[in-house]
Amino acid sequence: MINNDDHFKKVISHAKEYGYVFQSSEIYDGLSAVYDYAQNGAELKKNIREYWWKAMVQMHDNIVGIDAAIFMHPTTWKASGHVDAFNDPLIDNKDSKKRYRADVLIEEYCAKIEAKIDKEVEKAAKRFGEAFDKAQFLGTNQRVVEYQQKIDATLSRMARSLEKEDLADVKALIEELEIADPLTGSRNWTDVKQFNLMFGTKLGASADNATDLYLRPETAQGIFVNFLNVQKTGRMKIPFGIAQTGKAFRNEIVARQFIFRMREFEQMEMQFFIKPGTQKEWFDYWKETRLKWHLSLGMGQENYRYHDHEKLAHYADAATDIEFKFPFGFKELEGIHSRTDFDLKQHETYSGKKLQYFDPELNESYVPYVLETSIGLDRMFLAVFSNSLVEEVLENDTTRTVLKLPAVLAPVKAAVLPLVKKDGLPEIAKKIVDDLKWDFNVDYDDKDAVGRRYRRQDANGTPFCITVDHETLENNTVTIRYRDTMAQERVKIEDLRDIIKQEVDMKNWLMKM
RNA sequence: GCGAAAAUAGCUCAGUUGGUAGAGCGCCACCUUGCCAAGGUGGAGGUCGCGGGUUCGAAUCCCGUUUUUCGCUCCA
Repeated sequence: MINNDDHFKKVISHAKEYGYVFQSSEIYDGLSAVYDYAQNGAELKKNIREYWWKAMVQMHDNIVGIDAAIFMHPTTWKASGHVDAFNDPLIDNKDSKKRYRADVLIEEYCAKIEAKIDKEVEKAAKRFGEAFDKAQFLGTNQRVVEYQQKIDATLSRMARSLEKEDLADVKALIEELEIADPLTGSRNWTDVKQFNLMFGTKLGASADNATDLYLRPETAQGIFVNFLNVQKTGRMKIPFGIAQTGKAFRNEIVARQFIFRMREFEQMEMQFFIKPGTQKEWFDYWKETRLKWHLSLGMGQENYRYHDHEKLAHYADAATDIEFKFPFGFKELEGIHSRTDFDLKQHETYSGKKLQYFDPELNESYVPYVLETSIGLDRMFLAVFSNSLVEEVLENDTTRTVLKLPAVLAPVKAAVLPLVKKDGLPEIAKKIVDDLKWDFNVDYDDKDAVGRRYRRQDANGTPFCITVDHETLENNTVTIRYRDTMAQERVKIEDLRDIIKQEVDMKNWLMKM
């Protein structure tokens, strides 16, 4: 049995070698945690997206899909809480490996001086008794005045530096004040860093009148701000959902594990708007429904599990993850969150617009609650890809590398192979390709021995190989070979389309839900 | 972000105490064969991640840097 590390390495190199995933800008040494989908990867990713979209949008008459812009009005991110939650200057202690807020460290330092002042005041009060004038003492006592000046100078310098985003000076200040790690006393600090999760950019061609924009860190807000537009123009009645797939961007402190955590990634999510008070039943419904979707792909029930959140985000009243067994262990693949009315209420507050639904049954308006399902498309890709890559030991003791992708998702559905490169067989094979390509992605290959071509297609994840041989010349039949079993059967050329369709049609897979 | 390890051909890797680069697979052409990968001949492809330094001479030693993996940390 190969261990997980080895398997993960094989996944990464197989993804590259067979044209699924390349590192971005590789000729320039790559860009950290950014990857490109290659000729086969783009197809697989597209098929996963489509499989999700069909299940969510096409198969639910109360769910519609939108495609919101990546750029959004900057106030969106104030309303969502993304701006404030991620604007702290942070500093790490190299010895203790603890992370602190730099401004808090400096404030604590000043609080200590303040404590010294209080002590002086206390002593003086004891000494002077009833005649003690505190205000006069604070203004005249040499030591106390110096303490106070130090505090004022420190705090105003910190405020100035933070204002100018001069983080080097914040660090210099910490060093000059000889502030130590409160836990260990170490003064071995890293530079001060501003960790803002959002990527910023500018709208406007000239620098002076440009507006600061962010690349969206989640797609959800594009749905929330369009909630009323969709509800009204689509005449949607609660409960209803809005689905969307698209890119989001997060400036992760640590982005790693191949395409599992990237700085640019694609989400597939659906916000389901419901009557307040019904969130529990819908939470349970979507939890179950989404798992069924995953299981329909046949990648093994034992590879999935729920992980209920104990600590909830500020916007949620219930949350669970569907975790998948990746090569590096069980990790989050999809999140199902009961978001309450937090988002819509925030947008009401910040925009000054009502985001409410008039419920004809209750004869009243309310801000709907929201149930969110959110899955990372890239993670889904990695789940499918890593789970599909296997090395089989055959009876003759050779090993076979095969990418057992669910046929419905495979980039290439069939390869057509002439047994030999003569006797008119290539011409027949090419004719079959021309007929099938209206319905499926198909490949033609006539190089090397046919056994080798089978193996090549196995490693590429192609579920079917169609071989044209000399018998084809006599009776218009070919053999069709199944990737997973290596079994072959002889069929009529005219039946090929229906046979393949049966195996790769999304309908037949989605019906397993 | 901290710490550790690694980076040599498309892939997997070798390269001795420093003496200017190799294998297998893959790829391309031709020949041969013809149903479960590795027949023959020929060929393309690498300034050894990048930049400095030491040295007569660096893939090899030193420093820096980039990227990747692992551990810690973070993950609204």
